[in-house]
This record gives sequence, C-alpha cells and structure tokens, in this order.
Amino acid sequence: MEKAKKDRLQKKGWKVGSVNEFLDLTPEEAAYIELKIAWTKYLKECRQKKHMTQVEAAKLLNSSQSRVAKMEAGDPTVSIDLLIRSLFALGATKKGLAQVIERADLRMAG
Amino acid sequence: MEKAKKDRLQKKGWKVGSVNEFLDLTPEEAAYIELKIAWTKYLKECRQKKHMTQVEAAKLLNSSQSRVAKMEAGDPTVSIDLLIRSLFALGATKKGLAQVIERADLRMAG
DNA sequence: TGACAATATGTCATATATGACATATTCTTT
DNA sequence: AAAGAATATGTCATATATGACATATTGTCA
Repeated sequence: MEKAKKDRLQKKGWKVGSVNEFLDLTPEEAAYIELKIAWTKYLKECRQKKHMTQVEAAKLLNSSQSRVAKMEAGDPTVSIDLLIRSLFALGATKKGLAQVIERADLRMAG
Repeated sequence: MEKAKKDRLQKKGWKVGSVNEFLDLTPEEAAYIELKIAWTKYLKECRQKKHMTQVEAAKLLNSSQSRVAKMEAGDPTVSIDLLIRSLFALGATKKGLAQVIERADLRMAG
C-alpha cells in the first residue's frame, strides 16, 4: 500500500490495532475499507445535493446527527449496511452506487 | 411489490415482524434487501467458480460452514459487510460487484 | 469579535452480527 | 437403497453496530 493511502486510512481512525497490523492488511481487507470510504463520500454528496443538514438527514434516516457525521467520516463503527440503506434513503441511484465501486481505488482485478 | 418477489423474500426469512409490515416496506428498505440477496447469489457463484465447498470457503474466510450457508441463503443475520469482505476474498472483481448492483431489480431511479 | 448554525468527537445502553457447535436435510455415487 | 459428502437449520456466548446524548470544534455572518 502506498504511503499516501496508508496515512489517509490511519487518519480516518482505521487503526486495526496497530500500525504494524495496518501494514499487514490483506488486499481484500484494504479493498473493503477503500470501498467503504468511497461510499461515505458518495453519501455526503447525496446529502449535500439535497441541501440537507446532518440534522435533517438524521431525521429522515431515523438516526442522529452524530451518527450521520460518523457515517460521513468513515467511522469504523459504521457498517456498510447502514451506508447503503442511508444512500437509498437519500436518493442514491443504482448507477451511482455502481460507479462508486468502479471508480474506487481497490487495487484489484476487474 | 409484486407477489412473486414478496413470496421470495418471505421464503428467505425476511419477515420484518409480520406479513403486514412486509407489505409496508419502503422502497428503500426493499431495495436494500434486493441488493443484499443479489450479492448472496454472486457470492455463491464466486465460490463455485473456484470449485470450493462451503467448508473450504469457511476456512478461507476464517468463518464456519454454517455461516457460509447463511450468507448464501440470504439469512437476515448476515451483514453486507460480511458479504463484501467474503466476496473480495473469493476473488470477486470490481466489475462483478458493480454489475450485481446494475442488474439488481431495485425498482429505483438510476 | 460575538453569536448562532453546522459538524465533529466521546461515551453508553441496547440491538444486531458473528463464529462455533450440534444436528438435520439434501445431494451423489455405487 | 445405503453411505458419505455437501449443504441447511437452530442455538448460543461474544463481538460489533446503533441511536442517543453531552460536549467540543468549526464555519458563517453581522
């Protein structure tokens, strides 16, 4: 993993226990995290496109402002399930979701 | 939601509490479930493409045969997170993941 | 600069997901 | 049809995710 990406992930709070463990992330684990972060960005885009505050989005999602903030920050306690459900509720499209995957820097085949 | 789809989801154990509640699924909730089921099918395809049994896949995934079975069955206790991580480990491609979304019957825009 | 809106961070009780195990069922092969 | 492999189902202790709340930080505008 290149340094820039590593720093970015660490900054996000994605310390899997230690920096060393972090360096040992398998390509699959790294891809999973990258994809998750890519979806968090898309989530923020969707909310902003609707001109909603986090408080308003939270109400729509039956959640709380703090959790919306964590979703958008890529907090490790946020599941992809929650991201996907929130994305749909915020008007994300199939095409948008798919493009996020295709454009994500997953370092994988395909 | 058309009857065929409803029956299919109910059969999968997706009773959200009652049949009535089920009929009241929002489009977003329905899309989430549909997408999840679509990924379970892709997971099974990936495993079979590798000529692996569920026991072998479980070992690769540091999981158990029963959980692999539940993943492929679309059990409600299986998260999308687990599905995605498992898919990557089983050699799924970005393109494959994206195509699953695009081809899923989500009844949404995009 | 002050004041208010928006977003971020930390914590917690509860809810949900997970691997593991036991057991049941289905599928193959003879 | 019998036997073994593969898959499915049920349950549980533990791990992780979630909404909520309090509080902190940042952004905006007068």
